[in-house]
Amino acid sequence: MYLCAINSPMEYRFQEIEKKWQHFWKINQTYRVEETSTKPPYYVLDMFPYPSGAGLHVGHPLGYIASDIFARYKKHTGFNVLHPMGYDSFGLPAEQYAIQTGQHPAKTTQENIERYREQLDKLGFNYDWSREIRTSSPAYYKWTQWIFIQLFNSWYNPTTNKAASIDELIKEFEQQGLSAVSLSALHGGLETEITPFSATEWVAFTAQKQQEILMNFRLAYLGESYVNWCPALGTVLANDEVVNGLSERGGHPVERKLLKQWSMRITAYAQRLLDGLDHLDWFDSIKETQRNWIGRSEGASVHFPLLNHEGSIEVFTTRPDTLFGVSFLTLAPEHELVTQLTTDEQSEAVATYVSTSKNRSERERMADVNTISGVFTGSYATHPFTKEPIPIWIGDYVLVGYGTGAVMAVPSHDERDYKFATYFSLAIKQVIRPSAAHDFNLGAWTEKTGTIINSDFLDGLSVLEGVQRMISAISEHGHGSKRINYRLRDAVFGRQRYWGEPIPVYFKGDTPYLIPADQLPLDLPEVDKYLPTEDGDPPLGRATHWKFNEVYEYEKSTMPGWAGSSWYFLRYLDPTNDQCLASPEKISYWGNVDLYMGGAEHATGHLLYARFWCKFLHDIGVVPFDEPFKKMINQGMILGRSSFVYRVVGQQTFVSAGMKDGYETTAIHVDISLVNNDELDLEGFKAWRSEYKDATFLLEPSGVYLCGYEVEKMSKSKYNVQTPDELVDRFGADTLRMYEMFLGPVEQSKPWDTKGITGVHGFLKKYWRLFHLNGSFEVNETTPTKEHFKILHKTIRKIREDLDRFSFNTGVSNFMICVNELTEVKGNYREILEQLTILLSPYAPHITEEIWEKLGHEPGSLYEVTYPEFNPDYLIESEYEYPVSFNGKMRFKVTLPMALTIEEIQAAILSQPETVKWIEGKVPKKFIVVPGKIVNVVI
RNA sequence: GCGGAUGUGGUGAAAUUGGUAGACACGCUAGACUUAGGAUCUAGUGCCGAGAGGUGUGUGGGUUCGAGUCCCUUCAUCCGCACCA
Repeated sequence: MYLCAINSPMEYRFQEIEKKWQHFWKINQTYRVEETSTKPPYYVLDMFPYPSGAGLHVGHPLGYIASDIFARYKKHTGFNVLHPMGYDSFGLPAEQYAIQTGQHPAKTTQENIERYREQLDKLGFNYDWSREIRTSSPAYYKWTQWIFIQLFNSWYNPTTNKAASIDELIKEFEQQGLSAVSLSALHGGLETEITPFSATEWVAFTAQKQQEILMNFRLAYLGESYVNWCPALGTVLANDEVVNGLSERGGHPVERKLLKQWSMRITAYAQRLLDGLDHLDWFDSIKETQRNWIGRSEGASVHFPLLNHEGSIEVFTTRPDTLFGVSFLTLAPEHELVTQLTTDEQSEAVATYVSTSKNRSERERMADVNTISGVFTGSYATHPFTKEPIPIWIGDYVLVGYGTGAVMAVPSHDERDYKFATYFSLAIKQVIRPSAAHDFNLGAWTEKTGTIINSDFLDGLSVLEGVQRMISAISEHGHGSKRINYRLRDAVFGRQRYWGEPIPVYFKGDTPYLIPADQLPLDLPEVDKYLPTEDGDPPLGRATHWKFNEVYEYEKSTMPGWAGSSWYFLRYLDPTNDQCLASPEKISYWGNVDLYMGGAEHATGHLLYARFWCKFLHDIGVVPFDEPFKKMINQGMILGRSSFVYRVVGQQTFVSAGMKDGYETTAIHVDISLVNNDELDLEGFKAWRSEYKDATFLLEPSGVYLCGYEVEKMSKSKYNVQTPDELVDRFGADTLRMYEMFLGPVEQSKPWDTKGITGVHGFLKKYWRLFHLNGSFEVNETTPTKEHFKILHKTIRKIREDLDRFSFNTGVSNFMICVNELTEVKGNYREILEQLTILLSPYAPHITEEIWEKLGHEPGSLYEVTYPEFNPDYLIESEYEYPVSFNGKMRFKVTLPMALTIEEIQAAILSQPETVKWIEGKVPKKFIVVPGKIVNVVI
């Protein structure tokens, strides 16, 4: 008597079904991919996850589900689809955890990966797990190190505009010395330190000197760059980790420090990285972000000779037309000439200012636009044309890493210079007559329109003419030259950390040498602790008996997180090859990634570095393409809903959210598993942490404790992580897959909310019931009616269109409409339901496999079956229901034959009694008929 | 300050090229069935209005027979950033 629903075949037993098919796919290797297929290849890639201790949360699968659906769709439409997965398994959190607990990061990483795998397996993805990669495995990072070696052994040849062997450059030095052309290949960094030399001079240099010179050309090089250094932690911090000059963790002082470390000369590729964007099928917003990041600007470099000193200050300006309006120069506090130029009277002020600036993070200096600060050096430069003395100031709004670290200030035509000049009462000299009304007492005229005045030979020219004329003038007189500047900086590559790829370098004295490629990988050594050494070396300094040939010190820093992720898409093509990073045959078979799915937060970091390495590997002949990802879809972030309790300051008393006014409280994140509909489980809370075991509560009048909430990023530290596991247990993977898609457009960010999941689950149950009559599985083998075909083909068209434009949310809706309609018309025809099952299989692979088998097909064959084709014949209509509008407002509908001419439609509309009512006895001024669409009567 | 987005019911959202605004769901209301239901089914549900009807896509304008969609203006919110000279 209780059996009615529970054991009936009508029941959709998703747990059983999903377990069955996941097992089937595994043992039959259903998703294994080979290169032997005659079908065209299609490569779908997900951004691989960092396996964190919190496990996979509901945000991860959003992109994976979308790419899985698309990959399955491509498979059904005749492609040999590669859809691999792996782990970005080097990284800071594992190391932090290791520092706290002493556990080896490899161990916790392994545990996390196992958890991730278990969670991924439950969602029914079509990954070919035989191709799994991990960036932290020696077999993988051997090739990351190999790429480093290639970069070290390469320079960027400006003539051929591609990377080439450093041997070629050495040969050139031996034959011709260093030409000015080669020098111009360097867009930033160290070019001021090199002077051209002859072949004879080159040959006479010591080996060490030669290596130093070559270091200025290598694409992986040891150079000096500024970092946020925290002496107390003995480590470098990201801008994010520095708050008001103190480290976020521990609150220790942080200073800007020049550190000699490994960098990547990505700047050499600036123009190609910019140009390459034009041909990529990416979201415009991401491309625009990259363009801004690369930041190409055209202008001139101008030398201002120093007064009473040797040498000159070089500035970069995009407005050479305003050169006659210069009233002072500003140097970055870190500029190398600061010490030399500071006069005795100013030395104290300058020293104070420089040290203050040093403690401000770059982020802070950027964000703070309202505070104007600076100091006069006491020295002057000479204007290259007027020969007037120009005071030299220091200001931390000038950044040492951009341009030359010095600017020529033209207060009348630059807002920042204007504020600086006003604040310090410096001269403001107008050199452009604005093209519109403008009050120079209120601010600068920064538009690039107007007529140049007070500028000698530029007078009367337009801004654009002035720019050109001045560039020629400074070149003619030797004051400088035209210059293209990029704000892109070289990428710092060394990290003072343990859990990363060792850099395959050893030192003889100060000179770095590569470890021979045939001795790779250079394994990450064991250490007793994961902290820096007492004398300030990175953790690898703790490794014992770790020397090259037992003599030479290895490089002790490791590679950054982005190293392994900059080329991983290639390794999936040939994941076990130990002769090369991937065989040329496999690389050319698959080509670059056809569809890349991942978060937009990687817009500038990962995506820029991966493009850079791809172009480099292209230059040296490893890959035939020079962009890694042809098309990209960026999924939005799924945000968590954090819950808070409010502790009265200094007490163990917690006030309910509705009562907290009147108390001074601290908001504390509380684990969302202890909260139900904002109501806190009081006993659970006390048991959660020993520190809360004696907590007392001030409750709402209703007797409950209500938590506050906030929508923010999901993170372990916010205790707001929703894992998919619980939902899979309650509703099944197919429901979760479709629900995540149903939430909204995949690219949109949204807070996680499970309210609607029952609707999707109900849909799958309804679909399941379509195949069951009178309590058993049964389909109608006769020919369906026209009406059924119409429902099916309408759906086929919509589902295909939705898939082609990555509109997965409307796809789910269209399946719901189809199942609702088929339920309504009844008939459960095999011919219709079989097609619907194929159509649905990318979204809900488990339930459809089960149905497919029950329909009598070979188990597992659904994955390869051809996707239904749309046949427009089923949708041809003889009639159309016209919406009739009056002055653009829809009033009523009339069903008319499709075959009518415009005149006939007009006549038919006019004869409607409703029409008479709406035209109110007037004569229509206009009668618009769009056949098959609308009718609009203008009265 | 710069750059990128987003504003549509109580909620998530739909509306592919300008052509019936709110599909599909959640929620809610009423009802049926049931010992019960996180089950199923039926009807309703943008707002105002008894109704006729009016009104409605952040604001204000414009183009158009017709605007959520195109143009201008303005407000709000979110995200990113390296004040880019």
